[in-house]
Amino acid sequence: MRARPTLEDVAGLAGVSTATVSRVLNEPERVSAKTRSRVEAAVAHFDYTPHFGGRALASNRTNTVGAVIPTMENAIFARGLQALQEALAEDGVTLVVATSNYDPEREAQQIRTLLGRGVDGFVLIGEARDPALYTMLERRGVPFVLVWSWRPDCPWPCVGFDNRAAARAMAERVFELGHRRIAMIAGVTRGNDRAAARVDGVRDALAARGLHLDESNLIESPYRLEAGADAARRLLAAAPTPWQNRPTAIVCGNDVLAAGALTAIRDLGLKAPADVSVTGFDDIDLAIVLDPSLTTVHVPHRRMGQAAARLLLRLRAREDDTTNVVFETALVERGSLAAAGK
Amino acid sequence: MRARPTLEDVAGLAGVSTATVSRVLNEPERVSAKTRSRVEAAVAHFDYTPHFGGRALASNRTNTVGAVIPTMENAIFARGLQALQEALAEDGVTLVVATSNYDPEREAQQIRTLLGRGVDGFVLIGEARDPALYTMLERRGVPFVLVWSWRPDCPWPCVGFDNRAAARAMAERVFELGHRRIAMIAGVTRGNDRAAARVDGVRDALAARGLHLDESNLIESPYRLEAGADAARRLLAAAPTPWQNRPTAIVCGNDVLAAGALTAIRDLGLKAPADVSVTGFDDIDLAIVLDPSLTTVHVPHRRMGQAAARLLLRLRAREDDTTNVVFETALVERGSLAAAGK
DNA sequence: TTTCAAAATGCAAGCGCTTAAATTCGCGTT
DNA sequence: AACGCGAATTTAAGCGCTTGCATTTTGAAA
Repeated sequence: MRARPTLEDVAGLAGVSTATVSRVLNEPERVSAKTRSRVEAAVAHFDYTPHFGGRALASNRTNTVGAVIPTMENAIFARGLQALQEALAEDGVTLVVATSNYDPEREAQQIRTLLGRGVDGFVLIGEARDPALYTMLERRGVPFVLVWSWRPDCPWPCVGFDNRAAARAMAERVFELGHRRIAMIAGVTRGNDRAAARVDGVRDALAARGLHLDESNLIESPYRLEAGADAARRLLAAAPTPWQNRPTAIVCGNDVLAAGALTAIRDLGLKAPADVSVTGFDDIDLAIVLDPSLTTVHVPHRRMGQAAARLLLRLRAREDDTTNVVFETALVERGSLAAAGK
Repeated sequence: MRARPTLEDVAGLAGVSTATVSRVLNEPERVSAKTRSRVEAAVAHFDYTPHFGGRALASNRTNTVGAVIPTMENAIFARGLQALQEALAEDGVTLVVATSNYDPEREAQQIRTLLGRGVDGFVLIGEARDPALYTMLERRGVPFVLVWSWRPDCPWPCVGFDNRAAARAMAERVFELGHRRIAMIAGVTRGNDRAAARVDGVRDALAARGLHLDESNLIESPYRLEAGADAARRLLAAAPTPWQNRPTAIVCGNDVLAAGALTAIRDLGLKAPADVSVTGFDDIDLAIVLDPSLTTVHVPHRRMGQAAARLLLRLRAREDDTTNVVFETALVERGSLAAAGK
């Protein structure tokens, strides 16, 4: 019975010691060309792959980093992870992904699970989490980078963008187009600093112009289509006609909510943007296939993923020029936002 | 400086041997209640987590399964993986995901990488791959399950649905609604049995009715929005008016292509479904927010992921009742498909 | 040819855990 | 009180690999 071949098998066939084989695998330049090719032939002969556990035990490194994201079902994370993974793979690092479903407790637990699996690096989404988690990571000496959010003076290594400023800019533009009755469908803000920052940004813009986002005009809902549609229905049902103060614009916490809102508007027999304007956030593919296409905030998800990978690799290598990375966002105007009708 | 605590530290504090601590961790019922609680206290004291490498080396299991999917950016895989991961987690198994970008060579390489990382199980998408890969997996004794495709007499453990039959049913329905000039935008069929099966299914249906899907009416394109839009433009540009034999229906290989096609149709100033009907495949969220909403084939992605997890867990446990699982698909009629105008 | 760094390789001690096999313990019987 | 037996625990041998140090080889200079 063919057991899995070991270093020793390879060494035997090549007529060298296991140390040499190990070196061929890890620091080939330290082995003479002649020996190296002999060893490589033996490796090929056995179709040998090193045993992960043995390697991890002896070197105390796994070349694995863990990412804990809210959910894979949101295109933005899928896209960011894809880029992250590709960039890490170039350095021989494997990515392990776990999901928290937007639940802080579950996130903490996933981090512990991954620690148990020996990951030697983390990518985490956003900043809001139990301080104890941060101290644990630091005590263990496991490097990590926070992605997707950024604010001035963030004390941790992070790669992201200013959610608050971007949301503010969007709300300002909506105001500029003449809208005064502005509602918002936000993501769930508990344990989600990005969602909270987006609400704050909209509030900033409105407050600076003497408007207030009161309770009846702000609904938090999970990032799902039906939830967005529900929220829009509630907003519009509360004041079904323009003269009853129906909102003329709905600012949404992300594109998925906005897509849901557009569907609801259509189902109610209203027209966007003629009756109600809608804006999103993220600029996922979805945005351009909607009808009307969606005015939204473009976020460079792929580049963020790549930058996160680079920063994490530097941290692992204990390099010092590990400054945070902040990305610019861009307001993309499409059909779903128009000037307010009188 | 606090080094990572080891079994020995815990054993020392609890006043037992490392073997006992190991048992408390792995088979608690074999340890007396008294000792067990003492050990558990020591574990808590040190905040001890077992070293993954040590464990993997000694037990030769990693409790990790690997999945190699084409891309995370396709919602169907994201959704299936999410379910897969949740189901595996219940049994303490971690999922590692790698992507191939629809490239068979890259897939093979990713499989080897994961093998190197000691995964003790695989989830692979579809059936089309180098036979050598299958023999390698079998030789190594690593269980695997194929997901997303199913056909009668598939020789490997698989969990999926009959892509060909589903596509056939869709084409039949299109025909039944009076369409005779039917075009198809398919996914890239090289190395993708699902995409190929969908083309075959459409061919089956048309051939049985005396129609033929000739070259000018079949375009293969990557599963991306713009690619779908491009393809639709080409199909419609070739015969821009009804009396020039413009297709009255475009059957698409998946929903993303269909969404792209709808966008192109809109941009060309045509109306779907009045001028051209469009159908998709997968029934992702996107389908219902499109305008017109998309007639498509519903595939139970989440349930497939769960079923794959269950089957793989059984295979790992060397259980024998490991029969394949086939799911039914359902044709979902929405606005994008209508009777052919005369 | 001899000499001697530098380069290449080998030796061997672990890394932290699991698990047969051996030993000790606890306790009901006789 | 001695015995016997199953249950609980310990002993100790690895699992496959890396790596500091020791040893050997190489090849250029003398």
